[in-house]
Amino acid sequence: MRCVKVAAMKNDRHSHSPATSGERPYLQELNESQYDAVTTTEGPVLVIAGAGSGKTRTLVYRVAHLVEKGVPPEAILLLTFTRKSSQEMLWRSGRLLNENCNRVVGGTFHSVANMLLRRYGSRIGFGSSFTIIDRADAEGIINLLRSSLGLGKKDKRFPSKRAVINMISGSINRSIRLDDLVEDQYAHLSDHLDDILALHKHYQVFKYDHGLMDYDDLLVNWKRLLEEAPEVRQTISERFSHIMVDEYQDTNLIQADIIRLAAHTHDNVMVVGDDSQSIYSFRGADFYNIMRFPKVFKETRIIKLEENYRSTQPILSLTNDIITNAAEKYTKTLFTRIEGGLRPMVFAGRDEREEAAFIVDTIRILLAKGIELQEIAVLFRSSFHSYKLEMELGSESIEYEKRGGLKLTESAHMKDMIGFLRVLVNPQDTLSWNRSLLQLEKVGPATAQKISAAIAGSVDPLEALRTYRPAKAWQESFGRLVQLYADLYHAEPKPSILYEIALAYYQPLFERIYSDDYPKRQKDLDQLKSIMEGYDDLQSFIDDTTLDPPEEAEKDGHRLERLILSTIHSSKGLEFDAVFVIGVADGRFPHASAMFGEQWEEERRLLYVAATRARKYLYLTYPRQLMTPDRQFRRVGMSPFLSELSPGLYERVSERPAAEQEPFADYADKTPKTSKKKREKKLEMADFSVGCKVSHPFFGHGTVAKLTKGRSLDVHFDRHGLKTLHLDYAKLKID
DNA sequence: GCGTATCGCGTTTTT
DNA sequence: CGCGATACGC
Repeated sequence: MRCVKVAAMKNDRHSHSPATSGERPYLQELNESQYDAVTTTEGPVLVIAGAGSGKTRTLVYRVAHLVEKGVPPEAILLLTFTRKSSQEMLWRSGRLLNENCNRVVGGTFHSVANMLLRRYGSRIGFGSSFTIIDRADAEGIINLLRSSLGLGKKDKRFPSKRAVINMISGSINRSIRLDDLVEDQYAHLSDHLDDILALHKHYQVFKYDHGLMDYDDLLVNWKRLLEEAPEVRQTISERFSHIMVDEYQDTNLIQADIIRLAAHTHDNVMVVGDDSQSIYSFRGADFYNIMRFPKVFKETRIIKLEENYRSTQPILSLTNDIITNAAEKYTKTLFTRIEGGLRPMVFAGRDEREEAAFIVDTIRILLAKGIELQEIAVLFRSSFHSYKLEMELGSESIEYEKRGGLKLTESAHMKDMIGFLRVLVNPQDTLSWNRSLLQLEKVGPATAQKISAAIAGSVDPLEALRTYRPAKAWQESFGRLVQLYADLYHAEPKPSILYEIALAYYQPLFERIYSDDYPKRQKDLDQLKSIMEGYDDLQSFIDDTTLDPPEEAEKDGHRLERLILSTIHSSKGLEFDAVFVIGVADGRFPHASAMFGEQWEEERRLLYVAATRARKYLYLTYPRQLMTPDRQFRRVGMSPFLSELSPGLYERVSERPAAEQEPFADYADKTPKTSKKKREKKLEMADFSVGCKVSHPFFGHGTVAKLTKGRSLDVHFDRHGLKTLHLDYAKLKID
């Protein structure tokens, strides 16, 4: 058994030359299965890895190991679910032993597709000047087409633009015909089938005419490139001698085909995945890819990672129970050696407010226990489920960072700014022309479309713009716009310079358009500026912001001390000391429309993913009543996924925590105290006086301003201002 | 016909 | 919050 403790390994590092065949000592940190995966350098490997089983570590070590064994770093292709995770992995590989690891090609399927298509796209008839569009752009096009084709006017039953995009995307990702998909999955919309098909056709033509490519096109064209250009297929396959794919259960058929084609000369493919964590089927992800893998690649080596290094046993018992109820599964029971720990808690609030209050109270207790704020996460099914909590956090001045939902670059003001620059790279980009025209006063959709059509139809867009005859009402502002583009076209094409020019023009419009809240949005523009300063090349800036939208700013590489609020989908692959899963109510989780079969099972896996993010503390909460659309309150029970769990696996909490009763005492603490942990002296009002310096686990340092009656006191905190605190609640210390 | 202001409603999940 | 529907004014 190869399970040497890390500490022991460190001591051994210099003392003895490894008896085991001159291996690098770092390999001894791995367990037997991980070791197998890391050291298998040739041939297809399938790693079935449970939650928290050291999957990332295995990938990181394997990259380092391959480089160590002489594989050129640029011949390794590491495909991950998000760009961030690949960067993180390569960085860690480099740290491990070999700095060359940063030359490994890493990224998402989409970013690699983009790179290859820019380089080889001409072989299948693509110029290199395409613009990548995100989902908001795609919806915009559908909207445009829907009105210009006059489809579904005033028909409330006509599918929304989002639904249309989802259908189109779904048919591509599942490699089935659109009409079959509508018939199977959207039977209630079959009346509109012809219109949907027409929208689809025009959408494809529109993109082609305007040099636009959506996320699906990137994959489809990458596959085409490999299939239709044999010499490119050969080149790519030889260039990447080793391919690794993370989160393989989230790949769709197209991606599986891409892997097979790209590896055809060597079959050196390692994929890592967990069928229990498959939560992206709406995007065409198909966990049968995992089961198919050994059939596609003969002589696949299958390795299972079943030891969990993340969670305590009580948490693991609960999560195992969640997934045991799955109708279809590939048996894999995780175990851990982490001892002790609390049973997960289930709390039912009277309403969403009380649910939020419970979370805030509990967070304070966790902070007092020494858990750091950024190690706590609140997870939910849909991004609007956290609205009430966000309000509560705001009034309690707990800082948070929200993930999931709208991306920074999907907000209107960011799209405006980026739009000015997008047309420089791709003058056919009607969407962006439209945006800048709509910003003008007295110009609406109809006029904007007329002008942008004239631009797109011409050879010289700038000339077309200049010669367009504006109406008197908006002549002046139009003139300024023309001047802006003239300046942009003639300026040095450096992102930071272009930004300054565009902002100088945009700022006054910006303040008028968002007159109610522009100071908030201004911060985003500032952030955009600092991002652009990191680029020399406009094209790659635009590609990157579309493929990998920037999140909120990080400070000096340190994670900020902020609570994480996240959709469960966006929390994938992360872990936290404490996790709250909120809104685990009937009708909310599972999502109301997921009533049958595989969809129901996917919702269950979603809860599994959420719960397995927790290391030490897990709370599942739900409100007992929810607001219905007609302003009525409806009583709801707990999610069926909760009620089917064995009640012994969790503890029910019925009241909000108060400091006197200690409902949060560790089980370990209840056993006779062997630890010499000093119990802190409980402070009384008499211990405080006005002007005395105190500190608080969250608010930091401050000065007592006033002692009020009861057990409250006002404290002026250096960083958070004046707060009224209750002595029993706030874990105050005297400095 | 076109642009603009305003109100009220509903919100899956995303590379 | 973003979007659609609606009404009003040019």
